[in-house]
Amino acid sequence: MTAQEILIIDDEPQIRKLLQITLESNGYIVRLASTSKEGLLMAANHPPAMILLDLGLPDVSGHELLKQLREWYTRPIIILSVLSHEEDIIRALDNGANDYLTKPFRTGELLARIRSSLRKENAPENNPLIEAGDLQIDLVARTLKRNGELLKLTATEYNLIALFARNEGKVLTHQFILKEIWGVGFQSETQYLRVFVAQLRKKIESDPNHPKHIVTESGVGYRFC
Amino acid sequence: MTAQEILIIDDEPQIRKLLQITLESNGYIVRLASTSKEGLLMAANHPPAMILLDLGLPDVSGHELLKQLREWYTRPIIILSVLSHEEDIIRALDNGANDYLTKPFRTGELLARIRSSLRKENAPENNPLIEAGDLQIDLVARTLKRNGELLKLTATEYNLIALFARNEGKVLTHQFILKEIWGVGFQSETQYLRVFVAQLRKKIESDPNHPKHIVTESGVGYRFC
DNA sequence: GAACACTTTATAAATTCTTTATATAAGCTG
DNA sequence: CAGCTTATATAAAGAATTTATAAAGTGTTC
Repeated sequence: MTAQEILIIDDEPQIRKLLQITLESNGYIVRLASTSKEGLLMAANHPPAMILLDLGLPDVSGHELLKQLREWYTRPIIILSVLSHEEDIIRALDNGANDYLTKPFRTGELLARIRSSLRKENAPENNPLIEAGDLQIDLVARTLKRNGELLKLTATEYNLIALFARNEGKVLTHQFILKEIWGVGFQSETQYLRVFVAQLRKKIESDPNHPKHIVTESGVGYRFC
Repeated sequence: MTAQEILIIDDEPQIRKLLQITLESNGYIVRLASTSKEGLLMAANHPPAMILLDLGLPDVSGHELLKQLREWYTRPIIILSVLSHEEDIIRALDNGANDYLTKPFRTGELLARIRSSLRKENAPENNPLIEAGDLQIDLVARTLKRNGELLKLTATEYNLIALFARNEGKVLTHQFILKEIWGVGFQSETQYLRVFVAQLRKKIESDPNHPKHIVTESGVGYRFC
């Protein structure tokens, strides 16, 4: 198994150092950020396998940063905090944190919780792959394979197939799809959708004239199978 | 959302009682086991949505039970223990526990951790079905199945069967149906309705000449059964 | 400026809805 | 119950709408 990257967002230099030494000596690659802004940027530019986040940051509160991260970051986030207040734990977990450790923490426990969180991530039952017939969609890697072969999709094409895949079997109205992919204000641009559905079908259907995956529901929208 | 079952495996009666009261008052269905053997059997016979497991059980150690459970049980397991020893936490997490709480625990934190663990499990939620004999109507997915097989309906046909399904057993007048499906101003277009009822019957009735689902109430309207 | 992705236009094809025609069934009246 | 009237069922033609696809235009990136 290749080494995994962990991003640490903490403003206390001695904690950062301690974490870095502990984690690196256990085979992880460590990247460090000391402010919310810096942490968010590093996470966005090069998403790590998991994030250790301190709740008591100087610029933006850790709770706020957690919310922002969770808008797109799906891998584990473990919260670190000197606060042992119950409310903080609850709030962080409800906002999508995977786990919580109060400082000072025991390094053994820290490592165990990191292993546990990463294992879940890689466990087969948490597989981010959505399969539909000969198609496999990896929502994390943003890739689409057909019979194991990688298909080249544009950003919009991928967004569209991912939306379909997340709503398998459900009829999605034109308006809903347009709102989700292009945003509010595009709900009447049905032709955009027709063009992209045709392009997708050309790529994923064995017989684009008789589509099996993207079925049109005339007058309503489309359904993915 | 339907209530979720949580299996508690703990030998201390007062803890079992406390957990039961706390969880039931928060909308969960609680099932209790006081020994490893009993817990394993209950989990196997009717797998719960998650398991709360005490490490200090009398017959087999909680660690051993955790291992046995993890051979097949993939849903969340949260460990409870009076032992605050670091080694126990590490061992349990490494053996596949999802989370860990030391007694005495705060109920707010317990509930937050339960919600956090269950959230992932419940991501793809199943839709409520309206069933009528061999028909299943999924109002969310906008689909109609007959004996599990998807039927192809036009938008108006689907709107009509959905209206019927939402008013099962009730006689709907021509005027009411026309108003609901075509809108005000179409209340006198009874012929539209006849055409579409005939089309629907052709698709959903095993003998369209003697309809069982869409029954005509002569002079009044139709009734769906 | 070449490559690429998205937007827009044009047109053919497919599907669905409306209307007409006709057959069948049910109900009423003398 | 025959004969008349009204209500319903269904097929099929015609009209309207919706969809598919190619291709041209526009803008962006390297």
